[in-house]
Amino acid sequence: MKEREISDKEIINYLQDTLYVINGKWKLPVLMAIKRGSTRFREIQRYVPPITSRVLSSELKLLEQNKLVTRKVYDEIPVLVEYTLTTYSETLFPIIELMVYWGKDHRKVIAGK
Amino acid sequence: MKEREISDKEIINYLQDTLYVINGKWKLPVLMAIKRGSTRFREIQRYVPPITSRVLSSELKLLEQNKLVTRKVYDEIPVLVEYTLTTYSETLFPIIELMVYWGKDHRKVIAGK
DNA sequence: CAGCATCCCGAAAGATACTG
DNA sequence: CAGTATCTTTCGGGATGCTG
Repeated sequence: MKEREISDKEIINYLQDTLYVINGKWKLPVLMAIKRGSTRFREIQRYVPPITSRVLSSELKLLEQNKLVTRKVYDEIPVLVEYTLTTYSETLFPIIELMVYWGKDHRKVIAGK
Repeated sequence: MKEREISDKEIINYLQDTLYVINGKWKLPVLMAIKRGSTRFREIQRYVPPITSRVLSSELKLLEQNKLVTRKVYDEIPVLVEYTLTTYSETLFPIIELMVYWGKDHRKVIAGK
């Protein structure tokens, strides 16, 4: 069965929706940090320097709202909080990985001008 | 021959480099506009509403600096300017296309919460 | 440890008007 | 047509200190 064509307007809208979700310097690096094994707040903060706690906190909330990250609180003392990726977030990683490689190559392109 | 592993730090750096190039609401939509056939300044502006001429102008300059767009001036009256994609920009479109489709699906994910 | 509260700033982006 | 000039507003993000 054939998909309906996507119109110009829709393309722009979908693209901007995605850009809105990932916008800023931090959201994708934070996702990457979690993927690479940093589940605790301070771990993530160390992985993605020099993000401040205030900014990290707000980024994590937005990622949660977009169903990319799950926040789990363990009621211990001191309190233990774990951030994990949702399975849905896996749909984003092909894009992120392409971006990593693109950034790697782009550095050469701009340097060798 | 095996590629050297990319370290955590490098991943973050490359990723942030890419994010820096495409940052903001407009650069990728502008590239898409050109790809879809809008080569003139006003055409692009109409394709990507509601971008102001001031913003579009600065975005195009940044895209030029990153070798993604070429600006060509034809010395006619009135002056004719054409923006075209560089071949290098083709390396970015796999990412952009994934983002379009991701945005399309994401809308459903968030709506159906 | 995992944040929140405040204060603050520069850059991104919008509004409007104007030029070669 | 293809922008530039000015002015203003918004907002992402930094600095610092504090709390359960």
